[in-house]
Order: sequence, then structure tokens, then C-alpha cells
Amino acid sequence: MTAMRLFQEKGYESTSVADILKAAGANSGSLYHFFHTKQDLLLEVLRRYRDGIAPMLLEPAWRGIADPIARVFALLARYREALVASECSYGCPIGNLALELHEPDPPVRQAIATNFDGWVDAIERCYIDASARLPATTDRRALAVFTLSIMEGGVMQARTQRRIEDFDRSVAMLRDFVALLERQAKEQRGTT
Amino acid sequence: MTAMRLFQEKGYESTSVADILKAAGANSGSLYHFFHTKQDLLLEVLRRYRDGIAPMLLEPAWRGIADPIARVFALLARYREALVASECSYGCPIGNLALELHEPDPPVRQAIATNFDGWVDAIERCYIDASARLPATTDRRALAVFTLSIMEGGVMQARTQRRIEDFDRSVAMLRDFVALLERQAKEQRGTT
DNA sequence: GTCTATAACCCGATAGAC
DNA sequence: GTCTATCGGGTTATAGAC
Repeated sequence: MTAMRLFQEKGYESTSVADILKAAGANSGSLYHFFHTKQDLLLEVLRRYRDGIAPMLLEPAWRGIADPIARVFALLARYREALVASECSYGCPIGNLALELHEPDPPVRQAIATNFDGWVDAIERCYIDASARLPATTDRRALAVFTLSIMEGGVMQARTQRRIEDFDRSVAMLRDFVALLERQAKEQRGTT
Repeated sequence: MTAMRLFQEKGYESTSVADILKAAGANSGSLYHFFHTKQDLLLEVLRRYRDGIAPMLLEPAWRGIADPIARVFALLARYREALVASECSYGCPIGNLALELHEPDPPVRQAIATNFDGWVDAIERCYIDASARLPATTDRRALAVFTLSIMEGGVMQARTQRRIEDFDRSVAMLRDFVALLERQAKEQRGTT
């Protein structure tokens, strides 16, 4: 879908319907036959992102990686690659939309939220799969939400500063935190 | 400045010059006498945010709080208050602009980056002031960048989900991390 | 410096032939 | 289902009187 690429490159508001038609080599009548409004097109794009989380994002990132904690950092490494490949101008398309649309219509906001949920669900599963290595008191869901915060915040800073180091610094601190949690879990297992 | 409020509420692209003129009770000619373009107005708004970090943000947040680590969380609590007061629709105005403008003109991108620098500088100073309680190997600058990532990512999720819990979860995990770092530093002091 | 009027352009969406 | 032409309105910015 051409609209998917343009929304990612230029944002939703800044991409005109004429831009999409020109890039896709289509005509106004055809597009409006399938999508009643530009917002309908956006909703379809968000559905595709949601459906693509597992096959397009997680599966390639996790190929050959079984360790659940390693999987978390393998996914973050994917975002790093995209940042570096675009000289720090690529951003998470969902995060862009989340902050670009200030008062989105309810279905749009819900569709963005669903994308976040899918991402957090996948990471939460990693932490649950690694449960034996984490302290019993650590909330796995909260840790997954935290991980998404770091990814989005790291991408935001790296893009703004045109500097991959800000993303790396954020991920490095998460790595330290997880290492400390694993050490704490080990101690607790030893003392009980 | 009226433009400041509207850019925050509706975003930059979605706020028309006519909106600003109407809200401010001014006329087109007057505004363009002081600002040659809408982007000039944005740059002035970003300058005001930058100059306001200390007097408008840090000083009120830190009044009566001397402990440097407590200051970090007092600042984060300010963003929480703003989120709650707006039913999770307020966001960090700088973060909004950072992701709304996909390929900003260089001076705009630089002005946003300068705002982030000012925020990170202030938090880095907190961690430096708390140096005795942190492990010697922990990079204070990286920890400050990490803290901004968590704030921005937490705000993004809370806004999208219309749920303060996602912000709280992110901050709670940072709290756990800092507590673990303080414990680690204590151990290191004890063993040397 | 502030006013009104408007230029010049771009937007999303539609109409109606084929 | 796809085409071309266009509507009606909103956009930033300017012109020129006061």
C-alpha cells in the first residue's frame, strides 16, 4: 500500500490525497470507491500494521533467537537498524501517529492503542517466558510498558538529535536494569 | 502567547494562522508585522519553552525539594499532574512537535533538540549531585537521556490509551531501577 | 502598527460520463 | 470500477488604506 509508505515518510496530515494518487498512479474516483474518506484509509493502514506485528516485525527479528530476554533486545535492535539506515530520520510509524493526531476521532485513537497493545503483549510474553530469571515481585506487564516507553522515547530523541547515541543510551540502561533484576532474582532464589 | 497554547492544544499543522488571530483578537497584518512566517512564530514559541524550562518547570517542581533523586521524580510527577488534569489528553508540547514535524526545517529541528538538551542537562545535574549514591560505572548522561525517554514514552502511551497507569508503570520501573543502582553503589562502597 | 480585503494556492471529496 | 473535471472551502501570506 502506497499510503502506508507516505504516511510513514511524511506523516498523515502532510500527505495529501493527491500525493497518494500520484505516487500510486491511480485516480481520485478509484480511491474514493474503496475508501469513503482519507480517515478510512488511515484506519486500513493501522489495521495492516496491527496484523503485521507478528509476521513482519517479530518473526524476522526473532529468527534463530530462542532466549526471551534476548528477543526483547533483538526487537529493539530492529528499530535501531531502521534508524541508522535512514540517518536517524525514520521513526516508529505508530508513535508518530500517536503524537501527530492531537484529538483523534475515537476509532483512530483506538486503532493506535491496539497497535501498542499488540507490541506490549509480545514483549510481556517474553518477560513471562523469562519468569524464572526475574524477581517474583516484578510486574511483567509494567516492564513491557516500560520497554515500549524506552523504545519510543529513544527513537524520538535519536530522530530529533539526528544521533543514534540517544537511542543506544536508552537501550543500554534498560540492559543494565534487566541485568540487575536477573541478579536480584538469583539472590532471592539462593536465600529461600 | 496565544500561539503557544494553541500549538500545544491542537498541534502546529492543525492550528491555522486564522485560529491564532481569532483566539488572540488580533488581525493578520499585525501578526505578520512581527513574524514574517508561521514558522517564525513556531521558533519564537520554542525559544520561550527553552527559556522557561528553569523558571516555569524546574523551579515550581523542585520548590522545597533538595534531594537530587527526589527532584527527578518530582519533575516526572509534574507531567503526571498535567496528564491527569487533562484526562490524559495533554502531552509534552516538545515531544508532540518532535514527532509531528517529520522533516522539519533545520532551525526548527535544532530548536526542538535544544529544548531536549535543556531538560536532559537539568536531570543529568541531579544524577551528578547524587553521584555518591550511584555506582561509579553508571553513565550519568545516559541515565538522564534514559529518563527523558521514559517520560516521553510514558506520556505517549498514557495519552493514546487514555490511561494514566501506563505512565505510572513506566515511572515505577524507573524508580525500581534507581533503587537497585543505589543498592549496588552501597555494596561497592562496602567492599572497597 | 493596525486595519480590511484579497491574492494565489491546496485541500478533501464529489459528479457524472464511460 | 475507473476516468476527468470541478466544487466549495480553507490555507498562508500580502497589499494598501488609515
